[in-house]
Amino acid sequence: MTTLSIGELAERVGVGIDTIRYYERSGLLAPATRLPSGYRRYGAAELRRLLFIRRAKALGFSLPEVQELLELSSRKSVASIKRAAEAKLADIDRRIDELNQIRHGLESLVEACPGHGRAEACPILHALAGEAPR
Amino acid sequence: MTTLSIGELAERVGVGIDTIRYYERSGLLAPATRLPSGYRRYGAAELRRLLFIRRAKALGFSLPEVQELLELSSRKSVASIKRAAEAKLADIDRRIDELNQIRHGLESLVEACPGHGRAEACPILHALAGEAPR
DNA sequence: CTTGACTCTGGACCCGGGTCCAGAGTTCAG
DNA sequence: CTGAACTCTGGACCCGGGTCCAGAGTCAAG
Repeated sequence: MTTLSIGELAERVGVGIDTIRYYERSGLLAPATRLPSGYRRYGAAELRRLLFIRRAKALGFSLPEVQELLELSSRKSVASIKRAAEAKLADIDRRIDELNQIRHGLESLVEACPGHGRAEACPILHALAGEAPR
Repeated sequence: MTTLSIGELAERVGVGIDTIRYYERSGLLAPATRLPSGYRRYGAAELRRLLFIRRAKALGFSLPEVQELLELSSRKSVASIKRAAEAKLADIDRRIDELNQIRHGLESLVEACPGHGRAEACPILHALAGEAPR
C-alpha cells in the first residue's frame, strides 16, 4: 500500500488526526485526494510535507512562518530561506539571553540565602515586592 | 498623591487597564483598596508587585509561574523558599538547554547554507524535508 | 454478512493571556 | 456648573493551535 489513510499518516508522523484536518483547513496542507467514499488518501509527498511542518514547528516556527517557509521553498529562493532561518536564530538567541538574565538574578538570590533563620534574612523574599494575595 | 488610579498605574507600568483588572481577577494582584466610589487606588507596594509581574512575564514566565514566584514570600520556612527558588532555577536551566539545542541545529544549517543558488543546494530545505545530510 | 474500527462533516470547546464593549456612575479642570 | 475624561461591572470576543463531539457513512477481518 503506497497510500495512507489519515489515521495511518497521523500515526507515522506522531500527530492527531484532527491536527491533519486542521492543517488542511488552514492551508498548510493541500486538500487531500479522496477515495470515492470521501476518505482522504495520502502519498509520500504529503508524508514528507507533514514531517517538514512538524520539524519546522519543533525548531520554533509558528504555523504562519512554516507556511512562509513552504512557499519560499517552492520558489527556490535560497537566499530568503537563509534569511528566515537567520531571523529565527536571532529570535532564539534573544530568548536565551533573557532567560540567562533571570537565571543569574535568581542564582545570586539563591546563593545569598542562608536557607535557614528568620524570613527577614532571606534575600529572595526581599526581592519580591508587595504582599501575596490571599 | 501617593496613591494611583488604575489608569495612572497602568500608564506607569506600561500595561492596559484591563490587564490590571484581569490580574486581579486571576489572583496575581490582591483585590485593590477602593474609594467610597468604588474606584481602585494603588500604592507603592502594588506598583512594585505589578512591575515584578511584568518583568517576570517579559522573561518568559507564564502567569501561573509568576504566581508561584510571588507565593514564595508567603512560605513559612526559609528553607522551603530556597528550595522553591532552586527548583525554579533548574526549570530555567532546562528551558535554556532546550533552546540551545534548537539553536545549535538551526545554526549549523544556516552556516552550511551558501545563501544562493538552486534550492537543491540549501541544507535548510534538505533538513526540513527530512533528507539525510550528505 | 456482521461487527468493530475507521472516517466523514460542521461546529463547539479548550487554554492562555488578554482586549473590548455598553451603559452607568465619578472626578476634575475651567 | 458643566463637559470631558475617567472608572465601574459583567460579559463577549480575539488569537493560536489545536481537540472533541455527534451522527452518519465506510472498510475489512472473520
